[in-house]
Amino acid sequence: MTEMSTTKDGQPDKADGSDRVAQILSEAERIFARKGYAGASMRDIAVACGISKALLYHHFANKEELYSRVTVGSTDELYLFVRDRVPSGPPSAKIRAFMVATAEYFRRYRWAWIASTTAFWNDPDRHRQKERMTRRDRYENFLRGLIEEAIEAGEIREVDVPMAGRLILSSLNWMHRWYNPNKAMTPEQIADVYFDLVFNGLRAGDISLPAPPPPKPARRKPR
Amino acid sequence: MTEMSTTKDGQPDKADGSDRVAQILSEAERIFARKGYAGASMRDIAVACGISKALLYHHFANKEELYSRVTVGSTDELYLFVRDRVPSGPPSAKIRAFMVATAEYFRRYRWAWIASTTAFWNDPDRHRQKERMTRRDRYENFLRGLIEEAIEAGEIREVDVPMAGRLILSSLNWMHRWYNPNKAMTPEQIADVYFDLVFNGLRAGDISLPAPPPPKPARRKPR
DNA sequence: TTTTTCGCTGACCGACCGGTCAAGTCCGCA
DNA sequence: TGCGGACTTGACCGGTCGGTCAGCGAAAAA
Repeated sequence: MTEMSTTKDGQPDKADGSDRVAQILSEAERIFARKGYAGASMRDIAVACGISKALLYHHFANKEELYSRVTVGSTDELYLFVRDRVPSGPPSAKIRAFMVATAEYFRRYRWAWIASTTAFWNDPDRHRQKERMTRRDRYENFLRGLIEEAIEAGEIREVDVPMAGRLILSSLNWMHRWYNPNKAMTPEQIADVYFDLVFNGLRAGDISLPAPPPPKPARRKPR
Repeated sequence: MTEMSTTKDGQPDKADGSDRVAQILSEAERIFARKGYAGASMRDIAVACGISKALLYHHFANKEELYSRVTVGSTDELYLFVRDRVPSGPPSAKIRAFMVATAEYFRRYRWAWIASTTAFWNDPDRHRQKERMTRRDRYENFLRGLIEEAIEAGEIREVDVPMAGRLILSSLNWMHRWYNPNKAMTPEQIADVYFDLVFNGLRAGDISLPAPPPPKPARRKPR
């Protein structure tokens, strides 16, 4: 992906340019993720790549374009990545697959993910921000469609769809703040736990496998 | 809000200093929240306050101290604020109160909240960051204690306590990314919806009556 | 009155920022 | 052998950054 110009013939002998671009994008992801847009300097990125700062401007017009290539690109890919991993089948299984696929994307493109999610407030360019939000909305609307599908199939209650979607996305979007790749749990496993918690709820006495006939007395005081 | 060039603001005496400090903190909150630590300049803050940049350094040693006063202070207050609003009673009601209280804190100290939550990665000072994490942990451990309490009381299933806590906190911590104060729902109502979703789960067929009724969200829209 | 205190300022500093440029190097091709 | 073009660089620019400082002016203290 992200192949650009330099050689139209596609011969692999001269792959220097695109390798550099890929290297720069890779380092830029990490640095933007850790320092944010304003905190990361082009010098930081150049030093991390082991190249001169001028070479950065040979491959990218300016700091903003480099930033956009990192953030907009990954936001765009996220939707396609997830969509292709949601199978046909029961709607609730689709929701679960949506969550696990998002977690897999997070695991595989972690720094770009973090740079993208952090980007929201810090981006000085309104136009790029709007473009990113549009792509983000497509991803979120896809989840809302799955939830509506599950409601119509009778698999989940008639909940507030946008709110249910936000709950699911919040859990996934916040993961990068506490996830430790050295710990045992993989992001996919984390997403699986979240799905169980959100789908089945915390409340006791209604494990999904057996039917729950005994009605429970009211706990909370009604108004 | 408080326009002042030469006192006369309730007291003709020496309220200048602390008023200035409060004003600076108020403006700094907003600017740090919107631009992040690196993106916000001391000049920005000085101009927003209508004072010279030098006066900023008269009241605060440097940028980092001003930043810490905003972020560490609000993180610290959050725990005390929430703790005082969790009543005695059924553990699940405590969890709900915890969530609503957090939402209330968010509504009342929105900019400081955003600055604090955004601060995580961007903070250059490791020591301050560690201090903030310690205070944050106290807040998170408080929630985990409530969850364990609810498990022992048999009100919720034997779930993974840290994960359940993370799910709840994720939903609240992500709220600032999409919350619009001009829209109908208050943060407290949002927290209430989240509690219902997390506590009762999405799954259909086992609605429990004591679910909290207060918010009346518009149901999903027709296709 | 004189002195002290203190909120407050404009001017200034060195460092670093994003970005530019002329020029050098290397390589495929004629 | 020469030519053209992509890759790469060090030096440099105007501007902004965080931070400093001598001193102003009015109120409090003497």
